[in-house]
Amino acid sequence: MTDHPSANLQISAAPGGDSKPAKPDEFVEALAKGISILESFDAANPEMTLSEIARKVGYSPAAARRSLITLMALGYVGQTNKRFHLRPKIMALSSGFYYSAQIDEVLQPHLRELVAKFGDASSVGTLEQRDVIYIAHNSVQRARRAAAVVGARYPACATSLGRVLLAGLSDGELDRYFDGLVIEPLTSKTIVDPVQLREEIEQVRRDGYSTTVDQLDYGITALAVPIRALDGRTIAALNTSGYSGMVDADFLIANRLPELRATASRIANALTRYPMLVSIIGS
Amino acid sequence: MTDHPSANLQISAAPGGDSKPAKPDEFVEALAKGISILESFDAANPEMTLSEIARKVGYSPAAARRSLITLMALGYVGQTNKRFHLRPKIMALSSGFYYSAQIDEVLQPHLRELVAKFGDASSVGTLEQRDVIYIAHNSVQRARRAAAVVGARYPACATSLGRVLLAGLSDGELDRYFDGLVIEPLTSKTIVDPVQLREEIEQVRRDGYSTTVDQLDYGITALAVPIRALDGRTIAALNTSGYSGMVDADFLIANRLPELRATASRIANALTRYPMLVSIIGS
DNA sequence: GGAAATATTTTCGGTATGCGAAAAAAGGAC
DNA sequence: GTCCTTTTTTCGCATACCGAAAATATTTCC
Repeated sequence: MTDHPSANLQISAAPGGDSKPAKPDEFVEALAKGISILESFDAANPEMTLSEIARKVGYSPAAARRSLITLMALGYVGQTNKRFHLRPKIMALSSGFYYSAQIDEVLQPHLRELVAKFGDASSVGTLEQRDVIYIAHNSVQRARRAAAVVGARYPACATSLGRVLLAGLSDGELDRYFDGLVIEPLTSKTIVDPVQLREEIEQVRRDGYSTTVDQLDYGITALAVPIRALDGRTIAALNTSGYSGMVDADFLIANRLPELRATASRIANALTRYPMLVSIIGS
Repeated sequence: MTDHPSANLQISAAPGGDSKPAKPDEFVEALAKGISILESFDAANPEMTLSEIARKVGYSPAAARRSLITLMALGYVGQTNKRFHLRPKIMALSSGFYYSAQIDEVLQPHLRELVAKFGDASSVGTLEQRDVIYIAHNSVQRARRAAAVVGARYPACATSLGRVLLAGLSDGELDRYFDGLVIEPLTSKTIVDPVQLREEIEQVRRDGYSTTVDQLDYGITALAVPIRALDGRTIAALNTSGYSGMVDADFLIANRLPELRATASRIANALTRYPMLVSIIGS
């Protein structure tokens, strides 16, 4: 129970064998535990019993219970009968980040523009460990399910945004990404072979864009390009996506790539006026 | 440092004098501390130094530092030079709530409809302690600054949503809300007198709607109505808002109230098909 | 530039605090 | 009714967290 899932991509060069995460020795276990319980709620498990939670996070029922009681007292978790669930207050945490970083003001206008021009959907995402996190999103009405909601988190390797972001890593960082990577397929088309993924990422580096078809889920086809800081570092990625069948990869490249790139560079340009946002988004 | 801001409106009938929050005796202090540090980041303080944070939350620098180190290891907090800030991963926590509760699917269509009809903006909010939390929002081309972003948290007394939600409390709960309440004005028009606020809320109870002008911030005029469960309990509130000058309270009441109420009842109706959402949103 | 003030990091010993095992109590299944 | 699972409580132990204070670094201001 002493190993933390935090992989700390950037910290510790960690040459080879000893792959222990080398946690900083001042570390509040109880805090990490409580947060990992918050993390354990997801789309697949919106409400769970105590024992389910304890099993999922790997703590004793007693410990899980203590954390849950605390989280309930704080208003982040609720309980109906024997099942626990997150409460709306959890969203207030993210709002602190959200508009402190002025994400909406800076990004939404550009996303709206893209969606107005091409329809479908457009998102901006950033890399967090091995996942891509969507920090802004815009889409046309098109209900069905909201595939990408702000704050959504998906394996980087299975999304166009993620592959562009991975392509933007240094070789060393990329090596660390692949170190011990196991990809579980989300669709039958998901690339699961690390070697193949690496080739794909090298290709993205050459092309400067990435397309994915049915990688994250069936029906999603997307095209992404990097958003680069002045120094060339990839700090985020921008995509446009539609439903497979309505669009395909070649269509996106032919019709949307130039405008997507132009928008990415406009965003990059706008970001120079928000240095804090850059430092927050970039690791 | 032993009193927690959690007021626990629902727990403990607490007849009179003894107003100690009566925290459950199993309570993980370290977890609460760490989370209160996450909470300390807001629009006014997007990045802070260690000592600023320690002062703001009232812990020793050493303790604050331990929590921050932990939160950094977990990826929720970052640091540039001497200043700490939230990282995008914080949004992933809320996404667990957000689409686990299927909020988008259920609420957005109705909000879109309202915005399509009236323009301006429309939101759904719920009560959390003394604050209203925006759980869904839709607006036309985001003018000026993004006033209400999902997850935003404002004093209930200063918003139309909040007053409707307060009006939906039982007398006992309302008493507890007012107990020790101090309202700090956000504009020169903000109601700060508890007696006056209570009268206003009584009026909202009679009317079944609430209007606010320049209460939360200059330029915001809003009209809100309750969303009621089958048993009559107010579980959320729905509003429509525009810029003062473009619209005024009477205009909203005359032109939008009927449709707003109709939408509220359509939402209430839709919610019956999502019992979990009701139990999550309702306290 | 140097001195004073402030902020950050580290150390350290004590104790409150969180820990898990195990027992007790409460539900559920059949 | 009995068995099995889950939840809650108890309890003694170990340690993880604590704050004060010293040591170091950084900033401020003259």
